[in-house]
Amino acid sequence: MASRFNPLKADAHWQKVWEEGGTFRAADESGRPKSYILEMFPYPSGRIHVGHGRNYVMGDVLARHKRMQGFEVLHPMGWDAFGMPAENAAIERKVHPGEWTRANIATMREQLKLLGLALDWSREFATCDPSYYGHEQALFVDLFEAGLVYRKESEVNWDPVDMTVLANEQVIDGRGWRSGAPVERRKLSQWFLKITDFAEELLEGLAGLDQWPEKVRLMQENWIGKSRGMRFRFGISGPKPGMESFEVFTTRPDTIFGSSFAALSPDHPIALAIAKADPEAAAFIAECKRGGTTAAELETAEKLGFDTGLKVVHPLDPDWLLPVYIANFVLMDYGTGAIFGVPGHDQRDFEFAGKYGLPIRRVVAASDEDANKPVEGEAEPGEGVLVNSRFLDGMDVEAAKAAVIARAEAEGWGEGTTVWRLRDWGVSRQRYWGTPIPIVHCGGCGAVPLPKDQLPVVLPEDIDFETPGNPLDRHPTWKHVACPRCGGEAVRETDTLDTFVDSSWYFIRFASQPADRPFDKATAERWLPVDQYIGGVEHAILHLLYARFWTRALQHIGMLDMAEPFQGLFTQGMVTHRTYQDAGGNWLLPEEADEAKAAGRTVTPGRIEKMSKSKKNVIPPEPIVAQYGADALRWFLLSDSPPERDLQWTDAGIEGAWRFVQRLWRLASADEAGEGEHAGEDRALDRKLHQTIAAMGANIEALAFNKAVANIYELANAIEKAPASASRRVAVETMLRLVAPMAPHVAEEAWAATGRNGLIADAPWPEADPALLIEDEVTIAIQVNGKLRDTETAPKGAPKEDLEAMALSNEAVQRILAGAAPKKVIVVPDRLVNVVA
RNA sequence: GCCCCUGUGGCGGAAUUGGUAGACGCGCUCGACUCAAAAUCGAGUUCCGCAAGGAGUGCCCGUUCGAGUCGGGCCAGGGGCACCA
Repeated sequence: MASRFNPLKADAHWQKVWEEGGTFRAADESGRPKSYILEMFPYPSGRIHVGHGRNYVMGDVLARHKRMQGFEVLHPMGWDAFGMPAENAAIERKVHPGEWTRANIATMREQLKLLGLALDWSREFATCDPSYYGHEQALFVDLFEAGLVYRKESEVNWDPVDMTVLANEQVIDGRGWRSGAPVERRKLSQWFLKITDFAEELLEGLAGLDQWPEKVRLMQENWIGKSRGMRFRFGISGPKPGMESFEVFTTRPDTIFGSSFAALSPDHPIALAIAKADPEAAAFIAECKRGGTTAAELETAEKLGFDTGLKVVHPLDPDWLLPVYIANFVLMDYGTGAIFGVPGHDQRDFEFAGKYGLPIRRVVAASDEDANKPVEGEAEPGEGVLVNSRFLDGMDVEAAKAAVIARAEAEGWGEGTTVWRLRDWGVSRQRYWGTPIPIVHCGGCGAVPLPKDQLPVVLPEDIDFETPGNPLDRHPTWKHVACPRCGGEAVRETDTLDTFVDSSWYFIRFASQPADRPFDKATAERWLPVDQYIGGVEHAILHLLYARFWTRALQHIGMLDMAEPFQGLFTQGMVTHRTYQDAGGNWLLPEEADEAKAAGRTVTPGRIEKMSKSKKNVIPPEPIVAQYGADALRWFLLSDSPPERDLQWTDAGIEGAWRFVQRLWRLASADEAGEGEHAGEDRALDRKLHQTIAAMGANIEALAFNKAVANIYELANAIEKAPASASRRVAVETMLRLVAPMAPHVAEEAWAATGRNGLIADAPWPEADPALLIEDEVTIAIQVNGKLRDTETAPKGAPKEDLEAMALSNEAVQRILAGAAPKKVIVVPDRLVNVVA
């Protein structure tokens, strides 16, 4: 056995052995229990760095561990390959988005392979393959036919120079990022998926996701945003603007007697009707639309209103008329687009009332005595008892809400209702590099979904990015087709699907990929749900919610018999690295920083930040693997930081990992060399070994890889200190199996070099012997008044009286007691004795 | 503004139901080996103190025989949502 482990040779060798042996191929049919381990598939942006690696290595440890435990493991990899960066590259570098994407995939695949991941590469696909997106189109058609897809007008950010729709992040200070032209809001007819049909289910389903981080469930809950309240009609008194009444929504029906105005959104149909006849109103509405929508602007934005002159009748008092305003803070797409204003108990209404001199009435107070105290300074949105509210007086807020709803329902002017913050999912993108929406627009038949035998609708290759606008729309022939229904002249939908659609079902396609349909139900159900899903917390809301919705939608149409796709979810931390900047604020590579320093120029060590190309602080895997080997890289990515927190990349860290890989090798070598006798028991080492087996298993299951690493270090320390024995030999062999999921190359190499048969990847995971988990001696803490004074050893399970006697005869205890009798003695068996003086 | 999370040595971080705070790693110090270095091995490493001892888990208060852990009130850092009625 060589004296040093040579990763350069070993990594490539074992990777080849695994690949050629199909070691990590997942068999659909096997008698073993299944385990589906998945990391969020990458977007092929160019090259991976070690930050991506951390994510995949974590999943890899789980996959290898499960495999050794006898599970049939599905651990696939693919590419989330549609998206804007490819189009940007096409425009900037004049390469086809597909070409750019496929080149990136090839690079990144090779980079990933350097890590020695236990992946089933036979299931690899990219979402830009027609053999993937064609099935997605079929699913879209199915959802369309089930009534879960519809079209409506929706506003987009429009760049008038580039003639293109911009995503929110492409709008910088109200201007298009590329053209610099002021962005306009334009209404386009777009496709939506009815995620709101599932709002209640998606919310309730969260409760069952007990293997998800609490934080993510909370974020989704807030995003879905369920509010209970009441909807009711305001009748318009006097001249009508074409309508007799309008509806408002409130979560505080209890404050109905505190109302002093009603307000409409600038987009409300009545507001628009008024604007037609009234230029002043029209000007006000235009003014509202001009304002920015950034957080900072909204925070400082003044509450503005326009008095329409209309009056509405208070539903509980026909003689009570309220003025109707158009107000800039009322949103059209939440509730009903109209509100009733209660200045005393809502901050926005309070500000509005102050500005327009409207009455501020108190209807909730801390107690009856405060009924006539004015509401001052700010609104009081909290709890209390109802005052100045006729039949509600004296009730608490909840009772009053119920009473008002009951009355409204009895009298027929309103009803209790629930509204959601969640909006339907707009999936139309006016872009080339995405899944074409499989719809044809026919003058006679309207929007017609394509029959499945006309799928896939394949993206044309001969496209032109020189002219502004959507290349699909401008393609000379692509969009012209015969209507599938009437055969007449028709045009294709030229919008493509949001890339979140692509990632909403890829995990199903990994599990089952027949050529003629999206997936086979039975095969997919054999693998699903994903047992452990790993990815960044930035996907906590959108991707995970959309995938949950998509799965439920497939269940709804009978294609899949399950509601939740991801049983366990883990959100891992990022890998961070120091940044450097020169005097001009330009980011420098670490080596550039060294050069600049040597040349006497100013270099500012910047913050430690997430690895990103623009900050020039990425660490690619190649040089690390070349210098230290895949296992050292894997080991470092797993040690030190808890996996959910950020990990700082340091040279010292990777070197430490490298040293440990070598140490493992030395331990295995020493064992093989047969230094001394391989005979005799070492009970202490046996116990340490079995405690480590138990702890490691629990820690890997809990994804506490940093603790599992610590377990291994402790065991290695114990083995090094132990004299040769049969126990020691077993401990070394077992340790190799325990590290195999984390450092598989050195484990295989040592396994083979010490004459063991087969692959360690196929070896069974060790089992802890319960009898060896128990110590026969324990250390008892001797405390006086809760303060540690001494420790003593005692046999495990020693009776309380013995421990008490031992403590009382302890020198330190006697010195402190100084002859006085203790007030009390508390004995915790096998742990401590606390003498209360 | 609302909701949530985190705070432990020089650093990353460990600590079952409240029960010996600082496991393990990094770094550092001293020593062995070496002509020397690297590698490796050994000892030490929360702070103050020669020691005995004392203090100590962001701060203050409380519950308890006993609090990093539980309760109340602050402070700091981070995250999510945000004119959502």
